[in-house]
Amino acid sequence: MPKNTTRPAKPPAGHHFKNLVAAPHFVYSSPQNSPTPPPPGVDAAVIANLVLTSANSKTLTETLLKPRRFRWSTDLVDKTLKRLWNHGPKALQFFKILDHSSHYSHSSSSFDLAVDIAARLRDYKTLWTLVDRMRSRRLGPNPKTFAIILERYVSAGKPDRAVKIFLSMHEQGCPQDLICFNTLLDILCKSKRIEKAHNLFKIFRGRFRADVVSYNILANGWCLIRRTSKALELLKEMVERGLSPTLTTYNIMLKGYFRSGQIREAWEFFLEMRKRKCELDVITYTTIVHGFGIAGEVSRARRVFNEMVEEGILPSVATYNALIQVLCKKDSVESAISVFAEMGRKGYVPNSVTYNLLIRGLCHAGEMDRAMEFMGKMKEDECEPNVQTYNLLIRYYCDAGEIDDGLGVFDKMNCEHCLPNLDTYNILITSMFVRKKPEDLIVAGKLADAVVFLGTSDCNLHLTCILLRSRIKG
DNA sequence: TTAGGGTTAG
Repeated sequence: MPKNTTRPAKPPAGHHFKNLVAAPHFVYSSPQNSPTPPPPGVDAAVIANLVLTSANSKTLTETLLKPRRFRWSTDLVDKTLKRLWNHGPKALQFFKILDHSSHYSHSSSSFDLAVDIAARLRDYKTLWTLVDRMRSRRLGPNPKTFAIILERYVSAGKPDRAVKIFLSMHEQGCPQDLICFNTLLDILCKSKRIEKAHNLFKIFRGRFRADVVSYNILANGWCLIRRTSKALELLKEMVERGLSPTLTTYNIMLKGYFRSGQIREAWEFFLEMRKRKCELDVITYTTIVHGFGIAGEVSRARRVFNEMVEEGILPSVATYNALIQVLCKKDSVESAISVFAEMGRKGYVPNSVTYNLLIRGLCHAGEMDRAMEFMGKMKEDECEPNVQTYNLLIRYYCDAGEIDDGLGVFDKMNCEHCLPNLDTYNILITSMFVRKKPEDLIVAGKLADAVVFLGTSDCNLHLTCILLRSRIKG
């Protein structure tokens, strides 16, 4: 069996994951006999559903372009595209249908989303066709479009191609500047290609007038691969060139020390920051609380958490999340829940990260019923369970052999209009293979069909599906 | 959407 190695699908560049999952639960009934058009706020979920369930392109075109049926706007199109994120081919089909409509013209943000989707599918022909279309309509491509393209090429394992595209940007009507250069460095660093980024930096730092942001990006890159000494070396060079470190620079180093397990160095660095009267901020403290906690020093983490308030710096939801994660991992889920309660008393609104941390903590403690209860509570705080919430519950149920409960969560997910991703299918299909009940294979087969429908590029999962189908046929 | 903090388990 292929290992369960898929990661949650990357959200559209620059958009927070939570935007992808909001799922109002109203079902839109087709107004066949109704003379009035649907309300202007007709939900993207409804349209996404129509796109997903349409039999073919012709009927979908007719439905979408029916006069006065939908009031198309950039917002509605963008929301629909984000909803169809894990259904790339369908999303592009939707985009193309509207693109050919004479009553509606896409805006550049929708083009950027379509470019992102095509790039994620590694459908480079469509990608560049879209870019051409953008250009002919004078909507771009802009620096953001290129940032998306570069990021996708790098994550597809084509960093050299990305560099070439960057160097040819000006020929495509989008001149490079320092910001674009820094963006490329950051993309390379975030994909752990620090050497490549550093070499590029050395070649072009004069031409683009590299600044403290460029240095911070590279220092963070070295820290990401736990090479704090390389980061320090770079920062020394920065100072020699007359650039002053910023608070971001210090926070990067601090995180770097914790990441590489240099707890003592981290603490000394922090003391030094204080001694030099650096204006510490909430990020500094969140880094320390999380760093100490993950290193197992929970009481120190708590002490710093209390100290920050005395220093006049209020914790953020992220600080609470750091503490909650630490307590779940290194103390007990009960103490995490009491911090969660304290958070509420102080007027903080927990977000989906908070909930997912607690739900995971409860699952880990074997308290599946309470975990499900917590998921129910999310709506009270206006944060819908997202694909990660569902996936983690499904994973814990399946790992415990409770596949039927896992499938129950999967059904719930569908009812709430939260689209499953590759991870979801991977977890379910894999666990059904483990149980090997004949009736499971039927369900797994249906799931496999759904994966094929997704048009995924995940080879492992594809292989699983092919295997499944052949076993069911045999 | 130019840089720094908070979600897996193995």
